[in-house]
Amino acid sequence: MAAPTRRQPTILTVAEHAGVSRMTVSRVLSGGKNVRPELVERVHASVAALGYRRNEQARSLRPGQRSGLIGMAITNVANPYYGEFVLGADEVVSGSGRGLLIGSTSEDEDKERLLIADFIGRQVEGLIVVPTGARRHLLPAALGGVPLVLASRAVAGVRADTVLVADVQASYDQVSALIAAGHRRIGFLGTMTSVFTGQRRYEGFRLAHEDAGLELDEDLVLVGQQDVESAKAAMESLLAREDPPTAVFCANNRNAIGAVRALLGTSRRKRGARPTALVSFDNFELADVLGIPVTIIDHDARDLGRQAASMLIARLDGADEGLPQTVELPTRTLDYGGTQI
Amino acid sequence: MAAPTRRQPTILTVAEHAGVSRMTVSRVLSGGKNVRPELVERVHASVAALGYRRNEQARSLRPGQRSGLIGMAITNVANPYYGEFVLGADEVVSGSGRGLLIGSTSEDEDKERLLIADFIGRQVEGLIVVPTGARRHLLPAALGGVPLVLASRAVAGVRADTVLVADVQASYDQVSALIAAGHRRIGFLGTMTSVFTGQRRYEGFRLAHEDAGLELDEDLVLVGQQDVESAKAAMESLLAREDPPTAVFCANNRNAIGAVRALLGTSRRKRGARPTALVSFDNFELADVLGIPVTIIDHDARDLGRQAASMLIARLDGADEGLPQTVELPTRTLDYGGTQI
DNA sequence: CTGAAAGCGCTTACAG
DNA sequence: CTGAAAGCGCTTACAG
Repeated sequence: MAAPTRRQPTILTVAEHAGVSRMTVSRVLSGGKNVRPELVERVHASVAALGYRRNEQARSLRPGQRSGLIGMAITNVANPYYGEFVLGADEVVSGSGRGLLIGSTSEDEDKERLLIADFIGRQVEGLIVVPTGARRHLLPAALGGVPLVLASRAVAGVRADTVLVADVQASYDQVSALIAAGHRRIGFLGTMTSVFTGQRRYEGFRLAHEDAGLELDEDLVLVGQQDVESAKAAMESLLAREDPPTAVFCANNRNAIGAVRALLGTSRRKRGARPTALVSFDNFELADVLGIPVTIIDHDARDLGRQAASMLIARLDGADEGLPQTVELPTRTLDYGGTQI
Repeated sequence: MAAPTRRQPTILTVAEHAGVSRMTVSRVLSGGKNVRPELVERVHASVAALGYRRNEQARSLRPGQRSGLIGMAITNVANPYYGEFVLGADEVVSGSGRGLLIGSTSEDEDKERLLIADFIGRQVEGLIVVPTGARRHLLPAALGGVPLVLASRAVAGVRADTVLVADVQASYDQVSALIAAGHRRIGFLGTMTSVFTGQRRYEGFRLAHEDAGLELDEDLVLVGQQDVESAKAAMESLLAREDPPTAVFCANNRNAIGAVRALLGTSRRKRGARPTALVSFDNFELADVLGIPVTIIDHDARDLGRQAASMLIARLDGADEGLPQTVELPTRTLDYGGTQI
């Protein structure tokens, strides 16, 4: 038998059942201050008997009340990464007594715009967005004063609290380490150049060359790979060159896994006497047991979610009323022999 | 400068700006039927000028209106799995014009109860739950008629639409294949025995032995491993036996990855002349390149999310008013030499 | 085609 | 300590 959609009891139902006014019920529900203990008792009994649950939508309609909702727009790359990100944000959001309304943009600017409009219509108190890059619907005028935190990526011209990973610094450090270890021809496998993190990681790559006085060979830079298959093909094309790179920097783990697959599918003779060293921005499971020298630039996606949510909650609770801030989360290096030559 | 939290325009603000009544604005907002074209024009102009956005909370307060919210409670195992699950559900839910309210229970029954109470207070139209196993707060009386879909796991005594993976059948098939290939001592690495999927996968394991007339050695059954570290330790203890198993069935990918790590960390001499064959329930990346014979029982977590959401939406839209249904999603086998001996 | 009235479920003053 | 009145932003009849 399908569950009957019977009418939910309201505050009036409870009031009548308990023989008091709606106000008394309301008072009991919000703590029971200034109510005779006997009535508190009676109201609680009625609430239990009727299975009453306060309608939060009606409650939040009153001025000064908050919806208790945070809108979160993520990009849904084919990457387990964002699951962790959501969980971290949820920790903080639910800890503040609020709920997380979530939607995916699939890197589509129109979807992002519609999703944010929908969130605002639903009276979210704040927004956490992994932005596609479009600017207009993130401007204060479009948001109608709803606080915004950007995560993973910044958007030029949008002044908002932002949590980033130390993309440039970490990439710079690891590429510099490769150069210091003697590598002179270093490949780059990256995502679409329009992606903020991709640009930043390439910037670190480029700066490391510049500061070492090493000329960067643009022929070894392959971008636009968004999945493992295309990354594998890109790596194979690098390996097939007359003078292949001795190390490859992978700007995300999709590219790193593609690179690993290409290396494992290429005979040792073909890929040279020495193994090609890899650096992967983003961790991936089993990286340490592949027998391929790889250095991982790791960061905690869950912590990214926590930080973004914390910044937002601080704004909502008035704990932070200063200028928009940008926080860069540090990375951690896991070395499985990647910088050797 | 922090974004000013100015008062949002209401339908009345728009009405005054356009020089019409609130009703006319309301009509225009809901399609513009029976309104003079000129007024439709004027209202749209005012909406744009004021940046007005309809308050969905107020709208849904009216009887007969729906909140447009679906509550989703997941368990947040340390597994990328659930990110995919959420994304699949979101596809369907947002496709129906609704939004996904999400929370994590961390396998905690109390958190689940509170989360569901919160969802109901927020007037969700329906619930998708990966249940911890507690029964009471999932009964129709507790839900007040809000439709429920269980995902991944069933709960004894709770009659609700349920989407499962074909745990028993797939496990049975793969263990039977191991036995047919000549394996006589097969290990089992599993999660907590309280977990529904763990029980089901063990049941398939047991039935395969029974039907083959092969006695199951309880000593080779190790359960309770919830992460890679403990799984690795469990596998090591299996390998250290005098008469180690020739194959091991892993009830989820955490256990499989632990097993892989144990095998790769054990010298070939110690682990015998032939490699230990593995079966993993759940896929994991790079399984095919490890040089370890492994058979994967794969299923699409995103599809699980889609199915759960579809069943719920069908109930909400009245497309399905029959008895609660249970759907078992099929699995796919990826064979990287796991059944060989 | 248009609007004044009533009410969804709740809470904030205000009055006792 | 308790309650009648008013109103949050919207939409559903009802009347013109």
